[in-house]
Order: sequence, then C-alpha cells, then structure tokens
Amino acid sequence: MVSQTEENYLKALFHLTCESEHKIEAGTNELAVYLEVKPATVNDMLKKLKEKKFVSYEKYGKITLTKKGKSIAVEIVRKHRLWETFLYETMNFTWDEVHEVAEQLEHIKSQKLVEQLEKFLGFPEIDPHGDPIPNAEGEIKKIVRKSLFEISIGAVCKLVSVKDGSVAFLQYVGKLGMGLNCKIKVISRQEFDGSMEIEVNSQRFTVSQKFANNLFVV
Amino acid sequence: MVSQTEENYLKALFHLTCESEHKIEAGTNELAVYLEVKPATVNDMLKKLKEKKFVSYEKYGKITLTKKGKSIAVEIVRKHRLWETFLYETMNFTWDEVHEVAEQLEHIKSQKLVEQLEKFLGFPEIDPHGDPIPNAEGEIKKIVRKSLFEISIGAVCKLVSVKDGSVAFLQYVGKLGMGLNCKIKVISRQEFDGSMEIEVNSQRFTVSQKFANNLFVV
DNA sequence: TTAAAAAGTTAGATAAACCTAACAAATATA
DNA sequence: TATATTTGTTAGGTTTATCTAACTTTTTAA
Ligand SMILES: [Mn+2]
Ligand SMILES: [Mn+2]
Ligand SMILES: [Mn+2]
Ligand SMILES: [Mn+2]
Repeated sequence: MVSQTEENYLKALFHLTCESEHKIEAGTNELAVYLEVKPATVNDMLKKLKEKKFVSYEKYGKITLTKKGKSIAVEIVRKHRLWETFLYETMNFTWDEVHEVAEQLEHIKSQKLVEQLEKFLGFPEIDPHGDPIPNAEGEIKKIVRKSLFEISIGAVCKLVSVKDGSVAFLQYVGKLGMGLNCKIKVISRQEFDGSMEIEVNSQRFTVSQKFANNLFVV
Repeated sequence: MVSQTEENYLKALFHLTCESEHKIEAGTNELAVYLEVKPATVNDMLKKLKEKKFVSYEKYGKITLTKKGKSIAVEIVRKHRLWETFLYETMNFTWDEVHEVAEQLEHIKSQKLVEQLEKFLGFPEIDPHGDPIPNAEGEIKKIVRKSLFEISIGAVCKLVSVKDGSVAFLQYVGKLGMGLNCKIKVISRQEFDGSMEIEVNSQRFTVSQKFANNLFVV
C-alpha cells in the first residue's frame, strides 16, 4: 500500500526531476520547500521510500525515482490531470479552481474509475493548463514549446501551456483575456528589466519578464 | 476542520440513529462493531466529538448527534449518494461496485463540486440502491416502503430499495435478474423458516427470510 | 586551503487514530 | 437480591507524519 503522503512525495519528485529539463535529481531541502514541510520530515520519509524501493538515494546524496517510484508518480499525475479536465470540461470549474480539488481527487483508488473517466472525456491529451496527460501505459507526449520571453519582436505565437499554476497567476492571465490557444504578438521588449509589450485580441499590455517566463508558446 | 475519520464516525451515528426507525441513540460497542474498530477507540473519539459539540453524551450514557453533528453527517451522506449515482449513471459502474469508491469520494471537500455534480446528474432523488439523496438544505424525502417479507401471498409489488448494501447481496439480487423497479409476485411462504417463493420476470425462485427482509418494496 | 555557508541528518517530541489488557458500571438473570 | 454477563472506560502502547534544535557533512568562496 502506498499512503496519500507517499504519493505526494513521489509526485513532487517527478515534477522536480523527470518532468523538468536540465535536472535529473533532487535534494532534501529542495523537496522540503516544494512540499512545504521541514527537511527533517523529508529525511524520515526518504528512508521509508528507499526501503520500499521507490527512490534511490544514499546518505548525503541526491534523490532519484526508481522505475517503480516513477510509475506510481506518473499514475498520480495522470489522475490529477484527468480530474482537472473533468472539473473544467464537465463541472464548469475555471482553470484557476481545478488544481486544489484535483489535489484531493488524484488519491482516489479505483482503476476502473480512471479508465471510465478518461473514456468519458474522450481521451484528452492535455489538461486545462496545457500539460500533457499520461496515457494508461504511463507514456507522456512531449510538447515542444518555448517561453513567451524567448519569442522575438514582431513574431506572433500561440499560448499552449502555463508553467506556474497558482491561482493568482492564472486569474491574472485570464483577466488579460488570455487563455490556451490564444494568439500573442510581441510588440517590444525593454532591455532594462526584460518587460515586454504584447498584443492579445487587439489589446496591448505590458507584462514583466517573470510573467512572460511562465507562459509557454509555439 | 473535520477530519475524514470524524466524518466517518458522524455518518455511522447518522445511519445508526437518525436514519433507522425505532432507534434514536447508539452505544459505544454498537458503533465499534459498525466501524470495525475497538470500543476503546470509539471512546477516545467520542470525547473529541463531544468536545467539538458534534455529539451529546455522558460517561456510560447513550450517544446522539447534535444539530451540528447531524448536519455534517447529512452532507456526507448526500455526497456519498450523489457520487454513487455518478458512478452508476455516468461511469458505467454496477450497483455493487459503487459503494467502495463512494466511500472515498464522499470526503472530497468542494462545495462547488457537489453542487455541479448534482446539477449534472439532474438533481436525482435516489441513489442506485434506492436510498434518498438529501438536498442542499439537508432535507431528505421520506420513502414509504415495506420489506418484501411483509407482503402477502399473491400480491405483486415493486422493488424500490435494498437494505443491505454488501457486494455479495447486491450481486445475488442482480443474478436473479432483479433490480430497482422490478416487479415481484409473492407465490408462497414456508411457515418453517420463513423462506418465500417469488416470481420475477416469469421466473420463480425460492429465497430466504433474511434475503426478503433486505429488499424494500411498495 | 581553510573558514563560512548551505545542505543534510539525528535525536527527541507531539498529535491523530488506532490497539490490548485491565478495570468499572450497568443490566440481566438465577 | 446477589451474581453473572454485557457494556463502557482507563491506562499505557504503537504507527504515521509532522515538528524543533542540535549536529555533521559537503560545497562555496575568501
Ligand atoms: Mn494541477
Ligand atoms: Mn494542470
Ligand atoms: Mn453506499
Ligand atoms: Mn447507496
């Protein structure tokens, strides 16, 4: 049996390693920050996860998921994103509301429910934030994408996903009239602080570098 | 905050008292049997529930839900039955499969989700077992019904709900070709052990008194 | 190359939900 | 009514997931 807490640790490790480019391992403190617990707590849990062969790590070393650990993590991510899609498509939730409830729903144990849910939703490939939904075999479609900040002046691109999933950020994006698949034209960029002027739906906004870094486009 | 465990205790008390006729209070051992824990465990929890004003009880006395405790319990029962309906109607679950998963789903905390789910399902009034679904105000439609055992010979009645919700019982009922709203004709009854001969879909079966007591009809 | 900073670990504590074993009160029955 | 049975309580213990405070190892940088 895998506890809810263990599932959350494995999912966090997946996000911090497998899912991020340029990084294949994580540290104790890093995980602690991510999960909002103290390093000592992570350390205890790591011993248990190692015992269960879900992670490989040695004292003072770095942490990576084993094949077994990764497959559990992917299943949780799959459930999380399917539930987010369900909440968004079927239950009239907005894209900033889905995450919190999906955090609970992802721990529901029922193989059949996940399969039926996926079927009911028509085998969606991305969730409401543009993130890929792993299939029943745990395979994840790789999405080629750049951050909005990397787009050159004058170019027009399409929003395909968001990096930050916080309620504040998502509501901000929505308030600017932006959503997945919306067209964004880059008007200008400030050398000084990296802020950019963009045009969306014939409206112009100035956004920070931090903001632009959190939007993925093609 | 009400923990998942506390919710289960309140729901159990609701089933054992408010929802059952002829009984308005419960005892420690009774609750322990129902929840499959030891009496000592119930005793500890009772102190906490009393502290939180969810139950009223004195040492060596009987337990009843307070208004506050009952309203939490009804909300859990509401969620349980809405989820069972969802699993049955939308996710292609059979009536013997829904309960186990609904036991998990009933603890999901999201007012909006419950309301949207109810709306999506078309404000159902009964769950897949024929039990009434409380509305958003916590009101429960009283269903007038008798057990099949009380029906007189020769009479025809309609199955409206099942008492026992165990997988074995529900599968047995289903295997006999019976389901909610099916017509049952009482052919004969044995004085000796109370077993009955019944006719369903032009087929005759002999069923035990225990079996007949677990079917509610009108 | 060594001292300071950062990262990671350990020991010991707490709270929730459970247990066993022993005990006490209430109820049933001889 | 006295005793046996049932019902309920208490004390003390376990496990899981968390914490703080002190300590150790590794890394960075003067
Ligand atoms: Mn999410
Ligand atoms: Mn998402
Ligand atoms: Mn049920
Ligand atoms: Mn039911």
